[in-house]
Amino acid sequence: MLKERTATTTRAKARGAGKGEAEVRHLLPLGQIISGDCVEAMRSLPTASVDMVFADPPYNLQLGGDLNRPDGSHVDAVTDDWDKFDSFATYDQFTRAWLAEARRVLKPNGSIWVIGSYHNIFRVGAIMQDMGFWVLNDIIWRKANPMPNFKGTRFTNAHETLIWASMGEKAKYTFNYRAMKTLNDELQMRSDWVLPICSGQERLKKGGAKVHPTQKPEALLYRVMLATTNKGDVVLDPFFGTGTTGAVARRLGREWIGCERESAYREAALERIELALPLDESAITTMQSPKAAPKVAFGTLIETGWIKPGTMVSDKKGRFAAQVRADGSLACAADSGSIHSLGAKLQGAPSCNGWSFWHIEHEGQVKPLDDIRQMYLLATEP
Amino acid sequence: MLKERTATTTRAKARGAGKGEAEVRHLLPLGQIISGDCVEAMRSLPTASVDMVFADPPYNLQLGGDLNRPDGSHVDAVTDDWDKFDSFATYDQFTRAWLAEARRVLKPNGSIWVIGSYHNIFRVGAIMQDMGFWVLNDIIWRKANPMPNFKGTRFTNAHETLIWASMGEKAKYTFNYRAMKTLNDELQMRSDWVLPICSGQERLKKGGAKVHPTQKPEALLYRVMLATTNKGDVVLDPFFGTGTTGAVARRLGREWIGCERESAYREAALERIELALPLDESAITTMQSPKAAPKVAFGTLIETGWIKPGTMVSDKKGRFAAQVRADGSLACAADSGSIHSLGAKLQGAPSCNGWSFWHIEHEGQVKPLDDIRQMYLLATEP
DNA sequence: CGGGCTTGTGAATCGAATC
DNA sequence: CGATTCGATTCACAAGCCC
Repeated sequence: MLKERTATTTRAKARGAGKGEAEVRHLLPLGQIISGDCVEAMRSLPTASVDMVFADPPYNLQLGGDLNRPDGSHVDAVTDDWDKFDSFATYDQFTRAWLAEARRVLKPNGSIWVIGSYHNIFRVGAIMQDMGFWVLNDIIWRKANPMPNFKGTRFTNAHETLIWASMGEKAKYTFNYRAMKTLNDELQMRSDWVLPICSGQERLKKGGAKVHPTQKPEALLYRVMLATTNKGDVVLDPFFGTGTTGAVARRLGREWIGCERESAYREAALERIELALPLDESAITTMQSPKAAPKVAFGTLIETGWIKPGTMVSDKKGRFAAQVRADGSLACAADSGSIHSLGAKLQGAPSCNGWSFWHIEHEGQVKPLDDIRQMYLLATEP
Repeated sequence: MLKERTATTTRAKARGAGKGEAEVRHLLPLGQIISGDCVEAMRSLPTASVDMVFADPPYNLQLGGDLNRPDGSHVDAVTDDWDKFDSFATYDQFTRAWLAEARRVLKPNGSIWVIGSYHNIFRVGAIMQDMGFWVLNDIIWRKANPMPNFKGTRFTNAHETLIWASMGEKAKYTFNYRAMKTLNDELQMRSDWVLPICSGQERLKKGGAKVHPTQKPEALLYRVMLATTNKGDVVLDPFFGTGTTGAVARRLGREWIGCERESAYREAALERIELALPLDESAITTMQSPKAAPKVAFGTLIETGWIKPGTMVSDKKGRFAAQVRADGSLACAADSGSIHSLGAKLQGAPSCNGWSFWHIEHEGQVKPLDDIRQMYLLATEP
């Protein structure tokens, strides 16, 4: 009994759900906006069922009229110092409430994004760390065209901060490294992203007025989703607003769920998402790491005659040399092993990529083994 | 009676001290490094006595095992004891302790800067808000040449965050708006600053090894101090390290006080500050009033050390001469202004392109400023 | 022609990293 | 088993030039 239960728990952990993943997914309101307070709305979702949460919570710490305590009671506007502390505490309480539900709903290997400004992001970040979320990056959205500081009293507030976190230190989160590198002109994507604010055609308007005061640009969500979700993943946005998350999810072939209290926002969002056409499957396909490419064992190159047993290989500087054996291992005077393990041993390094470490003479030129592998792939794959 | 008391309180508040300001200043260890723990050290300072605090506390990095580059070389990480904390709670306790002393020592109209990364900055920011500090901006130091993410597992961590805060919402903090605008090409200075990391000549070394693992670039402190202090102000750095704050303070004619536990850092700092020569009074004087607004990017050359404040410039024929000031304006006997406006005024011309009008001696040759700008661009742009 | 100096090119180094 | 690095800076060395 105990054993069975443990097994179930382990399996559930691995698959990210108490029930089978397909079974849980069936229960999700995919492509729908749940109306009402986001904490209540998230309570209706099963545990460990979504792959990513994107949250754009209220930034406002002055509270005014647009923030309620988790119990629904209204927070009065406050001016004196004593009450200011009270308002921070109230904001923290609100933050802990929605983050707790987000955490419950996330799969163990899911991740969460939260965007904010200096008014709220420090509190949000500290609470996330306290709850066990593991910060992976803080990302700076550098606004190409920020609002100037009209009074000249401070620096132009030209950025917002996003926190990207996994469920814990050991979680196996999704990061499409190769897609980001491709998107960034073959350089690693950095933690600062230069993107324009949402304006022009993209900005939703009704009767000349903007429908939502803080509509986020689709480019921002595009990068977030492309980087940290896979096609078919479920993305939840607890502060859905006018549905930027939903529109981008649909375009990129991700599933989405939104929570939103205001009916005007819900209507605008549904209308907008309807118009967001899914991209072709081929357009969504991202550059995969070479790891995902068809594997070629070193031995295959020998079997197929691309490299002959007895050939000498060496490192780039010619400090180490070794001979190729018929079984695909390498041998030198001192030792032998796979292309990787021998390279590591000779250098005294913990690891080594033999494909780039070892070089071979081919048509008069000295090339890394990986070049031969690429030629083999080109000749056999397409 | 009541009236008199109110007057005293008001005066004290305005001057930032219970005692007269000159009286308190007399008690300060200006230009000295207090040895020992920073909380203890700050306790020796009088209440409401310093104008600005710049703090670079331990980041609580929580590094795992060793990290190697793809080529197998080892990354020299921050493994010092001073960055080790048992838990977030311990770190928070430490943070509250030093922030409380910093707050006590600051004048009511003083301000505080704290720098950190995602490991600690959220906690620091939230605690600052809880203590009553009023965040004015969060500033992003965007590194021109950050360390890449060697394993391809996250976004390149390419920035650090600074928090700038006053003592409270109503405080009359110092912000040299005009100096910042002049420094930034006649555009408002934004909340994201692109600056190189500290390396090359500036990086303090002993026997080939870096003296301090996290030495900050002087350009960063230069901008902080020029923006939020006045000449003669007292700047306190509770985590003095190798004294970047002291060196820049001396150059800019500010007074400084440091706290540092490690004697090796203290010695290196004192030696370094000795070599940091104060700039001329006229070079430090910043633009205080709005003037004509021609487009210039001159300030960047000063901030990055390509042109030193105090340097003389002249027109091609040597008829006019002027001196470079710290904020990127020029001053001569008769007048001052941007490189464009002063050139125009001296010639009695309606306008003037300061980049081609003003010349500077560089490596024995007299060159137009534009040549320096071109060199800077070539050196910094890909 | 050679010594000394300048200039240009390419290799090597390394940075607050939860890798 | 084998995937994974960017840019500023310095240094070594070659090429070119002057005297």
